[in-house]
Amino acid sequence: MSGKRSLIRSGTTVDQMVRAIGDRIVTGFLRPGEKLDEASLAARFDVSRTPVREALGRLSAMGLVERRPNRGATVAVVTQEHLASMFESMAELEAICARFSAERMTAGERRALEVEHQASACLVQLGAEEDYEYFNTEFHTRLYRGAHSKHIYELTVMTRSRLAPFRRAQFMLPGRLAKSWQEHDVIVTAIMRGDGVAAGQAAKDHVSIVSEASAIFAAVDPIKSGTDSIGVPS
Amino acid sequence: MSGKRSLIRSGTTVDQMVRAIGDRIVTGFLRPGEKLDEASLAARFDVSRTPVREALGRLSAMGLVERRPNRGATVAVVTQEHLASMFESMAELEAICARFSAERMTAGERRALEVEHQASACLVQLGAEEDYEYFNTEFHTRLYRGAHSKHIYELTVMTRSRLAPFRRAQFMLPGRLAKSWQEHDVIVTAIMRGDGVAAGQAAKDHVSIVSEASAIFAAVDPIKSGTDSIGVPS
DNA sequence: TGAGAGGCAATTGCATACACTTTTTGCCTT
DNA sequence: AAGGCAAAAAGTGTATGCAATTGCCTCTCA
Repeated sequence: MSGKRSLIRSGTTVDQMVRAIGDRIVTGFLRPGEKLDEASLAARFDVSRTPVREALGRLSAMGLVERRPNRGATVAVVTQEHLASMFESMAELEAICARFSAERMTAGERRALEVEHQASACLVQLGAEEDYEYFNTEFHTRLYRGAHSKHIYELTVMTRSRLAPFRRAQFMLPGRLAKSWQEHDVIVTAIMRGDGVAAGQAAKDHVSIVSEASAIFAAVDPIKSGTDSIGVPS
Repeated sequence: MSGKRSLIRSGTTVDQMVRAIGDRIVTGFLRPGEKLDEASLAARFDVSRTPVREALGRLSAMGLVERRPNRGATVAVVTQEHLASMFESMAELEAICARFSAERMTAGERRALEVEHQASACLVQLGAEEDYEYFNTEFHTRLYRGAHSKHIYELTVMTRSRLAPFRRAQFMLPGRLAKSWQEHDVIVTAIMRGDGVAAGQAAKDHVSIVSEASAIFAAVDPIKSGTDSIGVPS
């Protein structure tokens, strides 16, 4: 109907919708259980219902929204039980990745892992939460890749993204950085000496910490986000 | 355009399309790499392009088709490498399910598993391939459910469906039924005595058999179906 | 004769219109 | 007054039309 959305840069309209809606869910701007009305969303982002529908479909496949035939879509509501189940899966998947990494990583990958890990030590000293978070993500991604198994990688990344909304919880724990780094250290050490079982166990234990933190804060209200990133005109 | 599709039974049009197209891919009627033209598919099933598009989107999320923006959809082509990766993941996932089942199944679940398993023994005697296949699927589904972890269940079922096209291979192995049953027996026994580690290992080994069978036959051409009806009009 | 640029056809992406399902609301009956 | 039924309103599912992008074919020029 209107002119252009020329300002928006990448991907198709659907991609933008997926990001836009997904972000709002992940950041808690859209609350679990909230109804996602197609027409409203379409009007909100100044697109037609078609891309909105497809975006909702994709988000449904991601597990971020739930869809019932003829009854519309709602922000996925995760029960405490299901959340625990997802963290449990995450622990198992991370364990597998760590085990495989210990057995399969190339010399180069091992070196890179070690270097990055040691580099992040100073971030702990500085208490640079956000920077450490970035390295943390990198670290785990290296583990997933190091498993040299595309499908395991896919499953793991998928589960991680699904858990993203609940990851914020761990930020609230005092002394988290140091603890996290030490646990990483155990994993790295095990991988370096090629001990798959130890690496797997360490990785599993590591996830458990985050899991417990999230369990504590799961009931806490989602944060209120400020402004929209994909702005609607006027 | 036309009147009704009264013959088709359940769910929405999209669901039917997902099943219809998915079946054709799984059964090899549509070959890997084959182009899936929206208009042709729509005409083929006498629906509009809209549900076809949505179905392709879902199948893409399932990993059965690949989609590139503005370039249409093709039947997903899995490399030997990726296939191995998927079977490997499957083995790990089954191992987790078996381990958890050994630790968490209720008395009722254990009993049901045992009963069904014993009942399937006679199917082996009879060499009833198809009936056994049904029980086999049931058996594994029980294991997945027995893990009492919704997310693990989802991951496992997803991976299994993605591997479905390559499962046919195992039918070609002589003496498969007896071997399969014996392996099931090891798993059941371990679960019955609550030995998670043993159950996991047994399940992992069990999948390996199928994996190897598939690896052998993976290079073989998909089954030749009669004529391809969805071709472009001359 | 080969390579590159431009135009054309085909196909995808998005928008809008229509049909069917679900839910809500108001009226009627008990 | 309360409960149930019916009709309308809201919302999802599907169809179709139009715009935009892609890939191919051809025509031109070196």
